[in-house]
Amino acid sequence: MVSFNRVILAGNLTRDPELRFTSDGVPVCSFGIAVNRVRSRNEEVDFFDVSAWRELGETIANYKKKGDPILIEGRLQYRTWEAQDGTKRSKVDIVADNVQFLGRGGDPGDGGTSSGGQARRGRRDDEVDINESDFDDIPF
Amino acid sequence: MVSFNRVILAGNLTRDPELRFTSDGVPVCSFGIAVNRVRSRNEEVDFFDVSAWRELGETIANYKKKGDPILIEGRLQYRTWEAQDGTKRSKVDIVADNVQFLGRGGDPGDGGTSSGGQARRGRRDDEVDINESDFDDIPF
Amino acid sequence: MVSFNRVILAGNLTRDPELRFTSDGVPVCSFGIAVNRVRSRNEEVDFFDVSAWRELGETIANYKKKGDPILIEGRLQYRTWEAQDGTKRSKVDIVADNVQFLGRGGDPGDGGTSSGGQARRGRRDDEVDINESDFDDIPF
Amino acid sequence: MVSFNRVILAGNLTRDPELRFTSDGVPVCSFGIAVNRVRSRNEEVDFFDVSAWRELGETIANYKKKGDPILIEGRLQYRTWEAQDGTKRSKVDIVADNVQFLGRGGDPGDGGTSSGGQARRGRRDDEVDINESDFDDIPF
DNA sequence: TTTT
DNA sequence: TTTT
Repeated sequence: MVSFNRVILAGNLTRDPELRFTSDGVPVCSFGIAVNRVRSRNEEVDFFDVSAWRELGETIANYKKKGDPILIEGRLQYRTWEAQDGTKRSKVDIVADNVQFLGRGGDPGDGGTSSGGQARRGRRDDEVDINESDFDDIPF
Repeated sequence: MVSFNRVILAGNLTRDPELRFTSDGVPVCSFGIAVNRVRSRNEEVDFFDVSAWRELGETIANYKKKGDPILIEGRLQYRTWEAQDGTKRSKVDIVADNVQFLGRGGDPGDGGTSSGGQARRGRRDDEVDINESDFDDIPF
Repeated sequence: MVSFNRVILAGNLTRDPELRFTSDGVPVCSFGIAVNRVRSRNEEVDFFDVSAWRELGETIANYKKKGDPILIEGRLQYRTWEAQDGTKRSKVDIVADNVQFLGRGGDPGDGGTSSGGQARRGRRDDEVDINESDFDDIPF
Repeated sequence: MVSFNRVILAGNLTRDPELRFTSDGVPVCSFGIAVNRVRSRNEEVDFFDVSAWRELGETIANYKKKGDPILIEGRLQYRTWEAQDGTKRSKVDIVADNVQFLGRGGDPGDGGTSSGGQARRGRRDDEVDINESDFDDIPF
């Protein structure tokens, strides 16, 4: 049973990253990314939700903010939940396991350079034994 | 303004591919893919919707069916629409631009081999000038 | 300083994987992969050398053999050394950090199924603190 | 026979891009890229050769120079030739089919912005019907 | 809910 | 809505 799941995106944060913690104290960072559609006449944009766990999440939360360009590597994730009205809802978002900070000229937070930085999770996401149920409320 | 958007998935079709046509006669194939989560203790699965245009779509529709393993390369797409009840809805799915047929032993439709075949779009998706509005009804 | 390095290949083993060990006892598996060039009229093939460390390397060595189809994810690596005649030589190969066994019908070694299996390194390659110099002789 | 071949790299040009033409007048651009190895204590760097055809090649040649950061998507290519001394030599390099210009602060050539631009080949490389033999001399 |  |  073959399975493979890899996503690579570059775009800009649509909001400041938000850092939260599971009930066990594991940090998760959530943010949005806007990816402009290349070669699109009408300036279309794709919007995605991204989460990053542990050290990687903390690094993003500490250094990135709305508008910043970023390169993300991770996997696509499908999630389901029950809405307020009892209907079943689902969503596809991204779990990052590697991130590159792309530079904007003279941006502090890029360490004074206009180029970029790098961050990666200490552990691979597959080893993570946490789940949405570890949150007291809906984590996304 | 950096932008990059690439997805690579391997999994199994969750339903027979459905081939439809825009009002201009452009073929588009829709199907679902199930990607089993690797290293997951609880056998989790991610489900995604995929579309493929033109020749690539036709090839998939002609040769693949529910259950078949497939390797997909494409881009993530964000779509919005208004639901029946007037609320705004959105969805993330995949537009394939390259596909590999992975084999299952002795499967006809794999051309008698148990290995795999290949298919690719003649044109890149970016050059496509069709849109959801070309459909008479909701295309996904 | 932005840096990113990711490769995804699918093809067939050109030789039986060879398992070796560093002087510290760290296993490293080496093999070749042939990737047929898609849409090439003249049946061209690209050949690459791949290495996989630790558990991932052991799994490949234990289950795969010449001719087997495989999906590889990893990074490109540039290496230099001095040839016998004193000239400087270099080479580009792949360090795998994730591998999918693609099936051939009824192949034992695929565990009796004709589909596929999966294997991944316990640690990311970046954390690896071994080097070519850990080998007594040239490791590739 | 499954085959897949995709590479994504980000790094900096190691030399000014060189634009050449096949005997049929098809432009090819060649350049080198340095990709710093992430998480490497000893500041290791991987060096690769890249070529880009047609419009994509011309764009790179027109806008990029030594030192510039770039994001490259393409495929790995294996090439063989006979050296002066009659020995057989081989080499692995990259054929780009999509490129993103990453920004450095206030860099002209990035159009005055510090962010980035984009470029893509009009045709996919697979459709290219040119070959090394189209060159009068060795093209790499 | 949306970035440059 | 779900595949092996």
